[in-house]
Amino acid sequence: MKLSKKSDYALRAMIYLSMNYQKGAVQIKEISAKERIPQKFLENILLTLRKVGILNSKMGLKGGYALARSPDLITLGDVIRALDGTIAPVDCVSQMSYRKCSEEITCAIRGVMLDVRNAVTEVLDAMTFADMCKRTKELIENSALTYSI
Amino acid sequence: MKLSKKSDYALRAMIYLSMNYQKGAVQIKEISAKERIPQKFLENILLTLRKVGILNSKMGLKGGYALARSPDLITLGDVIRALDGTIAPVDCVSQMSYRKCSEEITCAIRGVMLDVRNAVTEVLDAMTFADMCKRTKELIENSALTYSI
DNA sequence: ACAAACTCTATCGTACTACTAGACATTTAC
DNA sequence: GTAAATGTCTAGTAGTACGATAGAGTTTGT
Repeated sequence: MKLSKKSDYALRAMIYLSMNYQKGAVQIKEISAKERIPQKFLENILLTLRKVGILNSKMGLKGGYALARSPDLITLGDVIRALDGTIAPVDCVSQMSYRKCSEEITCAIRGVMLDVRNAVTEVLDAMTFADMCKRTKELIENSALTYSI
Repeated sequence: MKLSKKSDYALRAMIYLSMNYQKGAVQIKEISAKERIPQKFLENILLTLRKVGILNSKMGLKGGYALARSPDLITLGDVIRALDGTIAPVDCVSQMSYRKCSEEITCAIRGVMLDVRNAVTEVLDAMTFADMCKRTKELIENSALTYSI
């Protein structure tokens, strides 16, 4: 039931990009330094997010990454699914990678896991990066610390 | 976000033991055969559940395992925590294995993951093995198949 | 005594996770 | 048009966790 480091980093990077949404392309190096994420690892993550259409990139000098759409149109669920593949606790209740389990008809566990998946996705698919920005800003104000996720 | 095979097997074994609650000790061999769980693997699982007080065991001839208390007093959460150690998606929101994350004060991700953990535990801690028995029996009646999870 | 059961420790192979290396392609600035 | 700064891509690697197994020990009923 654990969030992978990959998804964790992805969420942090996405929040960073959301906080800088109007500033145009942001370089990997900057995100990597500010969020303390291994740069090469982050490259792969951002590349994945670009391939699924969550990010846009610009190559060459002055290049970088930016959100492909407004932060209020991207949810945490979108990002986690892109990286971890699925959110469901067992494949037989997964939308992403559904696989019939052998005794589906009489499997009471399936029913509960369906409830779990729905509970989780309700949280993650309702939470946008616009929300995350708002929360982050509130946290900064309340703690009076400089911004560093 | 995946339920481990270990927990999956544990849940199946626990349902089996719950369905046979009044029959006294049930042998590993029987559970292993009926639920198609590798016997040696199941041994470890049941041993763990005994150590945390969910199961009682009886050694020697005519020995076996039985629930340590009534099925309506054991939840799925109890079992999953015993085996997977924690339910929380990140350690900084875990009751079981809490670890402060470096930027706790300004970490908006933490807030969401707390919501996720609460959503999951609400489902798993509310669901008892008495409920699971009821559900299983309903599923059997509706499908008119012999009982095999 | 002996067989049938649980107990315990150790191990093993595989897959996955977290991360790194390095060559390549593209763009801007001069 | 060349150099420098960026993203792109394909491999790879070390460590760890997961799923499963082995085997020797302990307890109990008959």
